[in-house]
Amino acid sequence: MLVVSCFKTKGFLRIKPFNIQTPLLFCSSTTFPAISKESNPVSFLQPNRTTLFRQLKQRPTLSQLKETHAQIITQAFSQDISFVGSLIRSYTSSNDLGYARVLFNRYPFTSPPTLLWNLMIQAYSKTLNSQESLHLFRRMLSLDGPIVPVPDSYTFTFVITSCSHQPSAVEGQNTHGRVIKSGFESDLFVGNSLVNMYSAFMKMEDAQKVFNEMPQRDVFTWTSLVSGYAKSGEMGAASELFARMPERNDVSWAAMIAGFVGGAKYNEALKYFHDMLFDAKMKPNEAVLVSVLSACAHLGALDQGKWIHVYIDKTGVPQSSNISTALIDMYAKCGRIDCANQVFSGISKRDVLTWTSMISGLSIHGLGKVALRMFSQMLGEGIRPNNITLLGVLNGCSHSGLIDEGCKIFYSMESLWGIAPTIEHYGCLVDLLGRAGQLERAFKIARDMPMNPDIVIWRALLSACRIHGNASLGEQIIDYISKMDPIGHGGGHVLLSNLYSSLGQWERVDRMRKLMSEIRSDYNPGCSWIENVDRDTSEVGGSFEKGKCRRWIYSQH
DNA sequence: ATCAGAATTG
Repeated sequence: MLVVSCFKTKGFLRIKPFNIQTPLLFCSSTTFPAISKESNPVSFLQPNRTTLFRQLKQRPTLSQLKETHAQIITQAFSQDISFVGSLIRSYTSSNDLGYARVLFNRYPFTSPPTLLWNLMIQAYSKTLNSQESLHLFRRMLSLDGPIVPVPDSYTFTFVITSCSHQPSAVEGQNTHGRVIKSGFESDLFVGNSLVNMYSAFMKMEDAQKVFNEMPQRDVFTWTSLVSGYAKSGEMGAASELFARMPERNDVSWAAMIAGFVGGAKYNEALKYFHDMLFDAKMKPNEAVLVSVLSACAHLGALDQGKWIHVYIDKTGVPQSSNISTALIDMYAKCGRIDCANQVFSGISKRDVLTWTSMISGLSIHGLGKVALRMFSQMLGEGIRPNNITLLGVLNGCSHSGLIDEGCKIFYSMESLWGIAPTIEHYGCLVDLLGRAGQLERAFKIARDMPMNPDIVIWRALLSACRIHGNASLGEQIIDYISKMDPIGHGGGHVLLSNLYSSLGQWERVDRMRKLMSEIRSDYNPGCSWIENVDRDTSEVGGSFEKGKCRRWIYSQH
């Protein structure tokens, strides 16, 4: 039996369920929202079964849904199984898992049918808490009694999606076994989620095997496989598949372009973007644009970046936070901090990402003081920094010699924002102190920090030694490195070699080069990209037609 | 009711 209190205030009907120990549909002290004639004109007076069902079917907003829920309780329909099901469905589609879960747990008389298990499992698979989705699935399997819910192809599709969000592939592999036992192997959706799951873990032999054995495939199947190869850096395999795909859409293109960017094949990324534009039916989506802007940023390809900016404005792509972030980053890395700032100023609602890209941009331009000012402005607007924001700020301090400020931020980041320094933050600190000439202190920090120093740290330290002409500390550091890990660290030896040569001690350079070849270091010769700006063809808003593209000079030194 | 994609530091 249900108890609810109804009372009228200022013309509104308020309904509040009481908390009693009988198996309530709803056991919560929440006050339901007021029901007004305006917000619910039809059902205000006498809602019956049919009108209540109609209200639930019409994709209500969360507050409308709660009103309807309150009415169901007052009409004593709350033990009605079909109402419970509809309510759960509505709450999951409104992404209110709390209410949905309460209803699900208190499902009256029997265990919920498969459909409701599926809805709950699917809802959790979309959240960060996808573990819960697997818990539910395990509970579903462990039930026994006369009527038990049986997993169907929907269940497996959602469970496998949750598996692809787990830290390891074991859950996914187990579920795959269960799929085979239950005979859902040949289902298109189950197959697609399996290909996607194996691709997410970059287990491409397995993904390919599932793909090969599927009786039918669609764009999702192909795109999932392509993006798996792209993520694994196997762009040869990816482009081969991409060429063979019977049908492509914007996500397929995005997978290819992002794959090239991830593998530092920026020119290839731009080439695919060009091909995509050539296909009149294809419209680059946000993911494509963000990836291509990143490619421009890495190449220093300002003109192409500008072209994409104009394209975004002209074609009315909604200027999202991601797009703004990518534009700011592109302009900053291409040396146009003024344009970056222009984009930043034009944003109506700034978030951590846009702030971070602006601050980092200022930092790499040596504008540490401005970066710091922006940082405090950001804090003033109540936006919490993340670890990358702090990296940007620390980087700005080290490039502008703001030692006290940098140290202060480093040593208070954990207490102020709950962000524990990672090895990258330590790298900034060592760099900061090293550049400032506090070499001993920097070395001590590298030695005593909670994690093993990596090559980036040693490089910062050794180049600081070089700048400040302190070869003996450099040697001391190298000794320390070789004691810790005698094999590897090729980069460190190269740096020591540079350190010596800058000091004119050539006999030692010789010794170091020998040592380097002995330890077979994975050192790659430095290289740089220089954009060959051809003014005739690079006007903003120009096209990417053949022959009009940039040429590149590749120089090695 | 169903499955695919992106960015921020050196």
